[in-house]
Amino acid sequence: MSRVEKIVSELRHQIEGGDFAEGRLPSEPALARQMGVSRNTIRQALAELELEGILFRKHGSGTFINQRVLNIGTRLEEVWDFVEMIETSGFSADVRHVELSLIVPGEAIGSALNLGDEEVLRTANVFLADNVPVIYCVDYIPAKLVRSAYDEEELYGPVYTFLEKRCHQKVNHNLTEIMPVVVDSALSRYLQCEQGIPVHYFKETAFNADEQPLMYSDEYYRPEYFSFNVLRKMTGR
Amino acid sequence: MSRVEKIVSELRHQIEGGDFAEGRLPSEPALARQMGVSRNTIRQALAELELEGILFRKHGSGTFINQRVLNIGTRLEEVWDFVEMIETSGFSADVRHVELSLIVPGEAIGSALNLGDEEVLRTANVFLADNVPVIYCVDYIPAKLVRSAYDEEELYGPVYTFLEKRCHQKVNHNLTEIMPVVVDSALSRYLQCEQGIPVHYFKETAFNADEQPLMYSDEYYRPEYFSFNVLRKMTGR
DNA sequence: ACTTTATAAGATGTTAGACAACTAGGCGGG
DNA sequence: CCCGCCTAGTTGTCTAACATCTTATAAAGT
Repeated sequence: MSRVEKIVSELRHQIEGGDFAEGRLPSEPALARQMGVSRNTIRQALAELELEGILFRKHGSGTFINQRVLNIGTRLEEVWDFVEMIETSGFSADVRHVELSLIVPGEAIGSALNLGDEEVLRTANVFLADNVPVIYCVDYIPAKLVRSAYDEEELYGPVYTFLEKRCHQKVNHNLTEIMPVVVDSALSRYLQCEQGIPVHYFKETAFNADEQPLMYSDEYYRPEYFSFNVLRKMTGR
Repeated sequence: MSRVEKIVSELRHQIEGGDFAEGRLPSEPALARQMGVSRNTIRQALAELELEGILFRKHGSGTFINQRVLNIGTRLEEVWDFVEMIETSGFSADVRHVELSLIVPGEAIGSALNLGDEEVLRTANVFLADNVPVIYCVDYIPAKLVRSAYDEEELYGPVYTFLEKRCHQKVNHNLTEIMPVVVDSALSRYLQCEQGIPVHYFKETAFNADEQPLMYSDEYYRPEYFSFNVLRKMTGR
């Protein structure tokens, strides 16, 4: 973890924790002195948080907190752990395992994972909020990535820990395509809701830092339980 | 436009234009020399593009292009002009004006725009791809923002130019909530499609650089015509 | 001949200090 | 009372150097 990342993390924590209640950050030289790094490092961290949207800088004036962006609940750009997300939304979280199998992927999933006809691990889970099914998720992991024996239960919970522990792979980022769909008969069995209602459908591919695909996922969310927000920036095209 | 922003824009243009076909950028000192700025400025620009996802840096090794992210079509994190978006997707674009009125906003829209019972301009448009309705969009602009007389036709097209020309306001970013919905009877009239099919529904608020809300929009997209993608990074929390 | 260990070159990460450009508030002249 | 100048404070940029890491090459050892 680089020094800039540490500063970013610490500043974010302080901002979310309610320091700088005046809505303004100390000057860059002051921050540099306080945190024991150079002003350059502070500046890079501030630039990152500015792109993230939680603060903005005015030349000659100062660095200020964007309270509105800070108060957003679930930001689409940073949603990761289902259980954490459910609990953040104010519910008790639970997982029900549905299926685990070893299959040969179809064309779409195979190409997303850069596979030919190599096998993939398919694991399906339902996540519950206050005992109501709200997320149905199917993960596909290339079998060749698995480097040590594992217990089936390890695939019931967060897949990221499985990838780290059993595949020695760390997820760096996801590429997600977002679509609206209506619940069909198959999905209604998992989510236990009537057919025809709209749900979020995410097609997601996870990568490590070297751009190698690690996992493909199909995810379905009940929209009544989550609100996904995105900060969209005006790029200078 | 700051010097860093200029470099970001130029580098992005070069990358998308296919320079650096080897998949690797020149070293930071070389770039600094070529573009006539200091290495610090180059580094801030590279950091920004790295957060954007189109390149990544390896300590001690170099700066590389992320071809996969580069090839994404429509990124949700960026604000798009509807016409441009339709044409980028390979269709001919057209606009059909639906309605223009001056109303007192309801509670939800009023609070989104920081208004009491002040009036808003309501303009509704349908955007067509190859003569098929694919986007239905309703914009709400606070009437007090309008600073000069305008022709009704100016509200038929891109609202951003209207905001700049008649309100002297520049949109800096949007805050968008994304939901799946099904087409009801009212929406089916505008989008000319059968009821019950799923569509994207975006609730969007536009802001200027000073965090003042400029516009609220309700937007509906036919998902068959657009694919919205998000790059989600693993932040070190 | 092969493996292992040093070495060096080149890249990104960080530091330090200085100056430039801009903002906002205070002060004085009109 | 208003207007413009001035100044202190803040962010933006530049320069030069050192730190840390990666990679390839060469040397040393087996």
